[in-house]
Amino acid sequence: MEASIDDILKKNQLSVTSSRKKILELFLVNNGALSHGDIEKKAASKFDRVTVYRTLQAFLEKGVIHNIPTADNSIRYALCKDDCSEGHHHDNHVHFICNNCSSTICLDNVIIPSIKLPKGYTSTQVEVVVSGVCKECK
Amino acid sequence: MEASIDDILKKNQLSVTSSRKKILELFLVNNGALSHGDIEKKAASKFDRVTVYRTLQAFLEKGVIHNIPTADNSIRYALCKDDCSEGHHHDNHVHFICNNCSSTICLDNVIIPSIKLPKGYTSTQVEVVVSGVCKECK
DNA sequence: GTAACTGCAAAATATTTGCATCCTT
DNA sequence: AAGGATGCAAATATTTTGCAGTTAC
Repeated sequence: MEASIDDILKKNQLSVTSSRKKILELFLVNNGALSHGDIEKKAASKFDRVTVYRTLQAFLEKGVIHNIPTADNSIRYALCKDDCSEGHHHDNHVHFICNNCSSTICLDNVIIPSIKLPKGYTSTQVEVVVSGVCKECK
Repeated sequence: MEASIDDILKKNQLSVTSSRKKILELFLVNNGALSHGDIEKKAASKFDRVTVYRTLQAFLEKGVIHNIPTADNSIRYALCKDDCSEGHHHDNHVHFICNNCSSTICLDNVIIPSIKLPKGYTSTQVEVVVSGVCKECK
């Protein structure tokens, strides 16, 4: 595990620092989406608030994480799959938000059906956010 | 038009005040989604910043507007259709964000196909955000 | 007249930037 | 050693809250 964290960072041309390792680890362990606030809570006073901002920013730019649209105002980030790289993301994501435990999960193997748009519209990306109850809370 | 604005407010048990009328009018005129910032700009110094917050809050609660998930961090609001009322919204919305003019449009007559979720997940709501090029910008 | 809405001031939060120092390569 | 990353301080921006005055019903 330790090794793979370093690998992910290196593969994305990010220098391996302890904050980046810790934050990346949080994403791997939680296997879901985290908001800025979640990270601050879970990493509890280990880093400066600013470092979290900058680290998330760097991860976003390098395509290590992507952000998830949510209906409430929270901004959440989740790990990208391997075939995401800088400026070249999955076009289709399904995200699931549990109304009970409010965890956000990426369902990468759910197929997004194509959406029939009105005449004149062209789609380049479809984001789907499903809310409901996850299998843990059922 | 004037009359219908008043009607919408009354129908939703909101007292008719000039700020509410103005802000509601902005939504009707723009026929799309607005962010808090958009409203401040368009209403240019007509109201207090705080009034905009509180008005949007009231509209949200009464179901006059709903908010739209966006991948970037902006929070956008759009008018609800008639059959949205307090605590009782459309379950399915398709929202379209134009990558060119960045306007956000509600496509209420586009059908959302059902999403096949993994075992154990139950869905209560599906939000779809399509980005691409709208018919104006084509 | 009463309850609700507004504006102003101020507090609480959240985000960004500059700079000196420290760590990675 | 050089460039990038971090932490601290401070500047901005955003959102919330309290309260007195005003407006809608």
